[in-house]
Amino acid sequence: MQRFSIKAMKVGYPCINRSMECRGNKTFRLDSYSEDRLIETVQNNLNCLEEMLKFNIEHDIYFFRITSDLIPFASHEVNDHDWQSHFRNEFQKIGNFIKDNHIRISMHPDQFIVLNSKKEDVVKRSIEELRYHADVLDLFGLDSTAKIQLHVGGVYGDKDKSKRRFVKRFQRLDEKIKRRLVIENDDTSYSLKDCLDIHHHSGVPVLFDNLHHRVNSSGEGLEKALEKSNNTWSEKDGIPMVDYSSQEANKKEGKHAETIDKNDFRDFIELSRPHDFDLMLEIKDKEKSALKAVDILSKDERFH
DNA sequence: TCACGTCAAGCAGAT
DNA sequence: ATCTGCTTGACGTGA
Repeated sequence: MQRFSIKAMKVGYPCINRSMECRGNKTFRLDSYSEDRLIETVQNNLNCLEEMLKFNIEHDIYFFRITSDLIPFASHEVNDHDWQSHFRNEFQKIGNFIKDNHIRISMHPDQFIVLNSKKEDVVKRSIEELRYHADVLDLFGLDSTAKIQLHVGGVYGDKDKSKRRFVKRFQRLDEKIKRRLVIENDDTSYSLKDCLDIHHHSGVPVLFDNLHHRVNSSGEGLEKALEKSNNTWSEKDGIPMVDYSSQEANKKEGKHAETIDKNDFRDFIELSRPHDFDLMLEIKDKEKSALKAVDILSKDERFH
């Protein structure tokens, strides 16, 4: 499973391509919900997703995070449209493109999804939203190496108890969600060590985020952190995923860079060897930095 | 065409 | 108490 060439590393960016005209994350207000509006918007989002994936292949970008806005109001009660059947062919076509080109896919449900919440209705809605994410990846026909990355959630003044609540809720999830879920260390509450504890009790893989680790560290150096997080991924989970960003200069700790810092990136790659992973760049200018990263990896002597 | 108030959803930390 | 950030501002009304 280990790949020995840096050239095999897949690099990606999240959700939006700012160089392109189309927007694959279009949505609308709940007040203006209609079935026609939904169908029109989903069609637009799928078309644009396909265009972005084609752009990526042309530029050697083989990792992509699909927006949670792909299907607006997907898990909301207002949406009773059978979009799964309606767009079956489009999903299949894009899914085949993803598989034919060996593109790695992730999704990242947003902040409202809190599996360890103390409120039953928040948990219920969170699970519905996770089901939607799993549905999308299933409709594309992707295997369990396509992941849904989630933060652990709230602390509520008692982290140990809240960790145990996460484990319990995770264990009760449907297999179709469980096989795709991974947890990411965050910048305020759950450090890498916290995530590794949760892995120990649940088996959920840990996705390492370097910038969050800098801001909310549990003490491991980069190499140790990568070794530990990588070990939580099994064969069926595929190559581990890692989120990378550098700190924006003169801004609050943890603020994502506007554009890639080439030296920081080179250092990160050099220090990260020999650990193998696919790398998501959480950098504001998205595809522009991804292009620079691909360029650095293909040209820099140190990485060959 | 543009300004600007508001948007399904949670939580923590800053102000 | 209220605002801001989070992976990403952008929808939509009124002038």
